Amino acid sequence: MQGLTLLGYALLGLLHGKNASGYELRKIISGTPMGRFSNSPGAIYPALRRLEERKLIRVTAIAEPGGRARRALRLTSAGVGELKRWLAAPVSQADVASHTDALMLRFAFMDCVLGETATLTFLRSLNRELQVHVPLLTKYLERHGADMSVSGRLALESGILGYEAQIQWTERAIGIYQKKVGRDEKKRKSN
Amino acid sequence: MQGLTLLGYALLGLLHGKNASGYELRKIISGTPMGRFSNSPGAIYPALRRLEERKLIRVTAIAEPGGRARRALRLTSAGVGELKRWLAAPVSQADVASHTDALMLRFAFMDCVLGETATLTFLRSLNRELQVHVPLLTKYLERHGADMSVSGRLALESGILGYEAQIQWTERAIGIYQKKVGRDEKKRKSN
DNA sequence: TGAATCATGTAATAGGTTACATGATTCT
DNA sequence: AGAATCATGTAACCTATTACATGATTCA
Repeated sequence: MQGLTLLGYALLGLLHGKNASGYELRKIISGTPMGRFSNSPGAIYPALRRLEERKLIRVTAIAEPGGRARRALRLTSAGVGELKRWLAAPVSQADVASHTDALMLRFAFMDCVLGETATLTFLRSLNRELQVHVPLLTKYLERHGADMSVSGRLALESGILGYEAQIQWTERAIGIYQKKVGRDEKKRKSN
Repeated sequence: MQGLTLLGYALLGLLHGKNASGYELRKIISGTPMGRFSNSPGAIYPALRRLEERKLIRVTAIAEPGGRARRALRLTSAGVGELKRWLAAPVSQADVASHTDALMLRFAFMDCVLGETATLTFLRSLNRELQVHVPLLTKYLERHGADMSVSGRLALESGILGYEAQIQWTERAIGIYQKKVGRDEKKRKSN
């Protein structure tokens, strides 16, 4: 049993929040800013079938109260496990270098599924990898900037600025979760 | 004759800068920060064959001076045309919403292929579309933020911050190209 | 001489895109 | 009654990934 596609994990994450039909999932994907995913039926229904074949989701009801067919899907415990494994994976350099979208998708589902402590761990390791990655890019720019066209150089700078904005963001987010986790620990101690 | 994949355009752009073999293109892709592309032979060689079938590139030499085979590839005029058409396409909302990587790839090749005036036009229309897009996201956040998890909200904010950093960047880049284009116009007048 | 790298490919597989198909139901 | 939308799919096509294959050449 090897990894799913990003769409597969996105569907697992959405179903963790709420049981839904394929049609509802399509609407969620196309109606929210996370909707850079294929909301086309030709992508979603085959993806759902694959999840079902791997026993990660199950059809809960083919409820037709008014008569309209609607297959409600829900995560199995294996599905929750696979989702958690994906979310809990360490942040790698390859992730920050070329799979930022996947990182943000993971983060969006994270505190509901793994809790605040794990989310804080994720943010800290994301921050660490970003702090490693940005100097690699700036060093490349210093070394090869002179050989590049103006727009090539600017395109690279745009990437660096984006990563720097992300670093700022992780620091703010870490602050928020630190407060939350600290509060919880106090509560636990006072019990 | 319909559109190529992003990898196809990336290869055209690289070949516009300099004739190269498939192997060299692989090295460029894997050795530069633009290397989030597939540098695997299973992607590049078929992509090159497709470009050749469409007469966008041509084998210049099977030069074997020392004996080693090396197919040098170069753009045909049709290839330059296709590259220019891709670069000159207007920036759409769909582009800023889900194809930022393609936009930056286009920009990186732009001033060499289309010149500074077209690059300035591109930057202005990119800025305009970003100015439209950010309010859409913030409005979504205002309306649905209360129903979202903390990490979901933060993930969305991360996206917004990234776009705002890009707006800043476009403004700086516009300033740079305005100076350049202005200088050129002065020169032309004095002739 | 053996290892690394140059240099180009192919085959199996999987997944996404586009377009089409189907039928029920709500709305006007 | 006709249009829009609900709801679920299928089929053809294309492309990327992964892994393998091949042979030459440089280097230690």
